[in-house]
Amino acid sequence: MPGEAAERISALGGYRLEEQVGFHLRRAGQRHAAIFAERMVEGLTPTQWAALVKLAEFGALSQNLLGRETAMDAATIKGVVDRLLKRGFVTATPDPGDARRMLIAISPQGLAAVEQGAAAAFAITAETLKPLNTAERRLLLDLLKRLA
Amino acid sequence: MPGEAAERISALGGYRLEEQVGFHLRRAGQRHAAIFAERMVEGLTPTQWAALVKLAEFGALSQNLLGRETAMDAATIKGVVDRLLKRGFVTATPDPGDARRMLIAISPQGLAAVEQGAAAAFAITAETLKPLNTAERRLLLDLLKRLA
DNA sequence: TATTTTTCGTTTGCATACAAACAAATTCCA
DNA sequence: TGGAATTTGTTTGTATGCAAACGAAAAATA
Repeated sequence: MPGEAAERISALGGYRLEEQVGFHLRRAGQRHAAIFAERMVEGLTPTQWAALVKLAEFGALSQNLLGRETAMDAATIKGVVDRLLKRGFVTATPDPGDARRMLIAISPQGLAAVEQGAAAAFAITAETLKPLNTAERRLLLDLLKRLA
Repeated sequence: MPGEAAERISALGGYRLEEQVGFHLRRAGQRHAAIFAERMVEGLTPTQWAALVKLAEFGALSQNLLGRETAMDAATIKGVVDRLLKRGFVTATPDPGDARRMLIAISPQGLAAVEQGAAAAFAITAETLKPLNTAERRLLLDLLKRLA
């Protein structure tokens, strides 16, 4: 059929994947994830790193609060914490004041990993932003903050 | 110990999660995914939608080429195509000219979904970008394109 | 042409990511 | 105070997302 291609394309109504912000958010995230995996110490993943950073900042947090601080829902932060526990980077103790809560704290090994990984973390951001100049980097960060 | 908190914080070397582009890429992606799931027709996911759009554009593609067009590696596009096959949105036929390849094509049901979903797809991008004005939207898209 | 390299699709394993449903504990408030 | 609403953590199910390893087929090249 001669009109088959035209039908397919008209079904799109002028929609082009390459002009959608969601597509490019995914692509940029992929590139960042690749850079992160290549450079971060101890094989720490972006979410594991985020959790350790927040624990280094606050000392100890309940599991769900840690999730909120790092933008992970309860089901996701549970997996992240479980893997950090298994590797000895964090500890979990029942909250004496609230029987529902588990207090998640960073361990000496976790703190050592943060110490060792901080330079890598800075480098990861720098390499991710390499295609942009200083003003553009600030601008992108600002736009992304306002998007979320 | 009085110096414990200072030790933890100095381990970060001034690193703040909220200033890292990777963190905000993830957050923005989360918000976009939520908007997408809420508005897209037929429960199509972002990657499923991307695959259907590219098939509507090209008619038929080999599975791996479809993956490259939609920024998915071979393992990922396989899962996406499998789920689209199961739902009847695409068909798979062996390539007569290359015994390695499977030709993935959009089905009439798939085309109908694209037709019905196009308006939703435009709305999803618009709602994602709602916090930004027109110039900022163009700018963000440009910066993201250059990042990937 | 024979060998090497590349491509294609597949499978396994690991790690997000979130919805939904759930029990237990706590807080809110009438 | 006592019931309702909320919070916390858990489990299950689905869907990315990629690394690594693999066999089969095709392409490149010596």
